[in-house]
Amino acid sequence: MENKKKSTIKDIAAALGLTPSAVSKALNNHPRISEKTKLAVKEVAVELDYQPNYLSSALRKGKSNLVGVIIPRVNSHFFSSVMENIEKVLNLNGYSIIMTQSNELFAKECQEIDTLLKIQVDGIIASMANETTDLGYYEKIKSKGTELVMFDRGEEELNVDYVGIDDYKSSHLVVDHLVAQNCRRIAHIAGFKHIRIYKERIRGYQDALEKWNLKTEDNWIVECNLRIEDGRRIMQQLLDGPERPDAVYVAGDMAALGALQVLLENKIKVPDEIALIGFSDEPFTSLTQPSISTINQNSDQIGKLAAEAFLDRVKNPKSKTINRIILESELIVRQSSKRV
Amino acid sequence: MENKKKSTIKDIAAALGLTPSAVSKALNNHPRISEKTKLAVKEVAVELDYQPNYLSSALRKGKSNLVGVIIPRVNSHFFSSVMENIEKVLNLNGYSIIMTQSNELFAKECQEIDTLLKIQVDGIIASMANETTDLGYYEKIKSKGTELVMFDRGEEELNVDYVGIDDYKSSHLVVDHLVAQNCRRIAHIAGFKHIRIYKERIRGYQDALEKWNLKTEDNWIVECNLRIEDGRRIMQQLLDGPERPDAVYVAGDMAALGALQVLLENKIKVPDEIALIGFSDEPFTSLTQPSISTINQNSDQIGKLAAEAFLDRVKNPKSKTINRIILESELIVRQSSKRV
DNA sequence: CTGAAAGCGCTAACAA
DNA sequence: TTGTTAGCGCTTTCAG
Repeated sequence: MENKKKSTIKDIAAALGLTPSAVSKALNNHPRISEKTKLAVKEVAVELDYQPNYLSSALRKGKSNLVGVIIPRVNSHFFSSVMENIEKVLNLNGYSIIMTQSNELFAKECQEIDTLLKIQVDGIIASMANETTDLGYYEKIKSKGTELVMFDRGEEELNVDYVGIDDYKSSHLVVDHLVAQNCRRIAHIAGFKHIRIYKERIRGYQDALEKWNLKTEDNWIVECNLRIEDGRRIMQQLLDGPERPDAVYVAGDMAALGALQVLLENKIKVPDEIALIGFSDEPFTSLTQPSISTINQNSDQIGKLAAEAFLDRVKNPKSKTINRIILESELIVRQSSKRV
Repeated sequence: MENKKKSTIKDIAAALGLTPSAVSKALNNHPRISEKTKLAVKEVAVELDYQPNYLSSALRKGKSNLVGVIIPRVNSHFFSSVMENIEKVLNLNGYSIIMTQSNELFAKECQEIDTLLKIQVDGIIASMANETTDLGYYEKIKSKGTELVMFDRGEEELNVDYVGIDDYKSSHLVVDHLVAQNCRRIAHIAGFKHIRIYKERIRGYQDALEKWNLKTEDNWIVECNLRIEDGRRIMQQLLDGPERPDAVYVAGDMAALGALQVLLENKIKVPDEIALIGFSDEPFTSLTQPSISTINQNSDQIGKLAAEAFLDRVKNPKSKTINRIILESELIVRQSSKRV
């Protein structure tokens, strides 16, 4: 039962007195094969428990029907939701996906890219690690002729299809709301400026403040890795500063959680003394006490559209137009910023 | 630059006036090739930017050097940590891993298994979905001759290598601690009994209660899916019951979080009125207010040992002995169960 | 130490 | 409508 040698199209051919090529065509529903033989072939195929050998057909066709997805962290609802939606769309189109995570590390990301290229995936859908500044590995993907689609964290210089939200505008949503809540001293716990989306969030924040004639102090913009501990550290820093903000806009929910913890530990009333807004709509933001206002990034759509962008590329390999799809984001107002 | 045709061993051979077979041997450090040619070959290889074609060598050797990992949910620190450790060990041994998630769904799990078998992975390392009761697909993996190692959620009937903790004993740790805190009416929000690990946790809980001569009421054991909403629902149910427990042992941290929310919403003092203990040591358990006591499952070790079990199987394909590795677990006492 | 030749399983021209 | 043939890129006997 264990080494029951796998059956091949050869076996099927032999059983029916056909040639392997005829069997191959029959199995692939080639139009120029009679229905009768197709049926016969398929019948014998199940009888012999035939499973097509993916490796050989991939080798022959020069196409693996595999797509690699690289996300920074799997342990984030945003990314795993994008992931799932990519998978859903691609599975329906005959692709299997290989999911990998960079853990926000440049070295890991490079390694994952190499592995995926080695496996000969037909394409890679990726969101960059926080650490990454050198885009060489992404250039490599393109130069190998492998399709590349980026989402959320992607750079314009790479000149590839991209799906994301309008980060600049999202910051306006946040600031406008905070101003409406009577906040005037708004700080920003930001992501690293070398990542485009974080740069955009900073720019949007600054422009929105100016729009309202509010002062923008440089030491109220602090860049970091946006992990819980970063949020904690910087929030404490802001509290210890010369002038306390009356609102903090955090570019990521994890860091927002850390900030909230520190605020509560310091017996500061949220939102009355200091209002708080995060980014990404991670599920836990609705569970904290108080719940955290945040930005919904439309992860379902992002995943779906990224997958479709890849499929388009495959269908029109010669197309030279680069698609940048920018979705609307949505401010979710919860307790942490609603001063009633 | 884009369709720079990939170079093959043939190209290297041509460049050096050798044959492809010699080049292949040189690249694989075959002992019967002179050091001189090896060096020359490798030099030309980098010059031509040669990348071995994984598909063809896999086809020829009948070995893909790919391992599939199936976990129920990626969005859980326990599983993603096991995942990462598997990856670490296997990468060092020349394997790439393909990670997939079942989302706790039987149908998705079956689909993932089919995909992995199609891709011809050399082995599968898996933890079962909550929904799964039919082990047929796992039998299929074995009958194809693909190696199978299970961890955490695995069944004994499958007769495969397994790595996990002692769930029975873990329940004793929990109950013993609660009793020491003067709890006497201990309820259990359990996982589904058809999954062995949850059955074991229930059995351990019951035996431990008996050991302390505490009553074990059947309606104080409630099976569920262990999601947040399940924890909420059942906790409310327990509060509304004829007799309130003074401690609740939850078989999963997500459900424990839900239970805690309901307790706080009902203004119940935790742990003084009702103590609470979860399972898995998810990071958020240390962040809640009060922090949640829980069981650490040693995810690093589990991942590492599961990967090594697979490597062992590959090295000794004929070995008939089944390894069941049972690790120690550890009770992490936090505020939710420490009555001082 | 290196070469010749066959073949992994499948597909795609081209022929018949 | 089916068969013939060649070959994807690599490995592996077996000869030299």
